[in-house]
Amino acid sequence: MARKPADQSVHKDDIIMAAADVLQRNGYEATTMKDIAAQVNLTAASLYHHFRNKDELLLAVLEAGLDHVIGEIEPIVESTRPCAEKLRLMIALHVVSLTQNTAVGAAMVFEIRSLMSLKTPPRNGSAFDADAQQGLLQRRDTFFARRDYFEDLFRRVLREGIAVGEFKPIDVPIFSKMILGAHNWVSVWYREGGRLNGDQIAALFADGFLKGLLHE
Amino acid sequence: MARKPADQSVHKDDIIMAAADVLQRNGYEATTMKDIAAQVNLTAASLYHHFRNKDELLLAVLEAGLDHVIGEIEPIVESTRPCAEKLRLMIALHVVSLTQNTAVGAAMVFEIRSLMSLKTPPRNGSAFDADAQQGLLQRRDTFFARRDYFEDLFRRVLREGIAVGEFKPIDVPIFSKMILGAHNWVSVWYREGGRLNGDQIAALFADGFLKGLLHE
DNA sequence: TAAAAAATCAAATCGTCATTAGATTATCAT
DNA sequence: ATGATAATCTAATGACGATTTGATTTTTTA
Repeated sequence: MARKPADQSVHKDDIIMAAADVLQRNGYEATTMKDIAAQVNLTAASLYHHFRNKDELLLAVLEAGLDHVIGEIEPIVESTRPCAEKLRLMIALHVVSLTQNTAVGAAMVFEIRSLMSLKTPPRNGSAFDADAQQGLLQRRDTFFARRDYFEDLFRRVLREGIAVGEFKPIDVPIFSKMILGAHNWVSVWYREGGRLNGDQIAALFADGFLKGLLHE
Repeated sequence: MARKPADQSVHKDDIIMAAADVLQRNGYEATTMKDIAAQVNLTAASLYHHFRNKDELLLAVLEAGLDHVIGEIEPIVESTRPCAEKLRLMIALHVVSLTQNTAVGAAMVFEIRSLMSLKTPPRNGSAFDADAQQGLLQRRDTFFARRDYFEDLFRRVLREGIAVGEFKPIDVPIFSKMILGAHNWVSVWYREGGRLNGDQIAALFADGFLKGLLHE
């Protein structure tokens, strides 16, 4: 019979968060399963009870981060308000999310490449392992699609703003990349206890993107 | 007596460029000395004739990239022209440089962390090795200082523009990070042969940062 | 309470590197 | 030409780290 997970156990989510932490400090390749395990008082071997392998754990970290931020931003896009206000809110949520969990944020920025170069290990390939790897590659692709969906949320608001006459007719894909690049970089330089908090940074970003440098 | 390097030899710069290439593809930790060596038809062991170790090679890659871009941008800052024009040029040079050598560009973005976590290897520490490592740490710090100097080039132009009344009184450090974040991200998503080339992307960026989204 | 499922661990495997040692070959300065 | 220096190679060395194997300990359900 199915059982609910034992209370003694460390939950998958705990491991994911721990992994994000260590990942931020060291990067994927430099992070050992032992490092991650230590963070939650387990041995490396125990992690394999929860995740098929290191790649799957990384993917879980990234999926968690992406799902979270999409969940926050999606409703705003679908709401009815001036596009400038939508954009302000989207920027605020994304930036604050990045400053509140720089670990996952940094992983999203830095570890994409590790995902892309997911080696199909030419192991003593049992049909079993092959399937498992196939599943991972599938999930990897889904992740990238979802990542583009996230970016598209910004593109949609920009397009809408232009259509409505609120925004200038800028190049939408490029402007989106510009915004997201600025955001992603935050997770690299932001430090808790700095001069500005996430909200303040976001407000300045929004002003910057909306109004620009020049006087009218 | 000093001798000039043999013609047979692969030049240090060749190795540095090769390393940047492989680094872009795989990331620091996933890149083996063998990979880099193969790129220039050498064996891994031969690389140690040119570089003390892998860390020093990475540092050389980053130093080369930084020196190049600083060399291009510095003169513009010191020139006399409207700040808006200065900024346009700086953006163009930086972005084009990133699109023309995404390898080094990506390294600058992605491998900083590897540098930061330069482990002082608790080797069978001969005083010799210790000194060598000390030197690396020294160079590492110098690199970071130089990196901040680069960022300061942007801050200076922004400050000047504000002082002169050309720019609005935006938050200079944040606006700089915003610009540089957008730039750095280019080396991640840019693909040769895409819809726009480096110059065009730069022009759109400059418009974006100078004029913003809203109509006057 | 007993069997089953879950969670964990210690120890062994098996590769893959970075780095070193010890030649060997090529090139230059005189 | 010839010794010195540079550049390179082949073959170790030594770690370290992902993953597997086979218990062992908990917890849950019936």
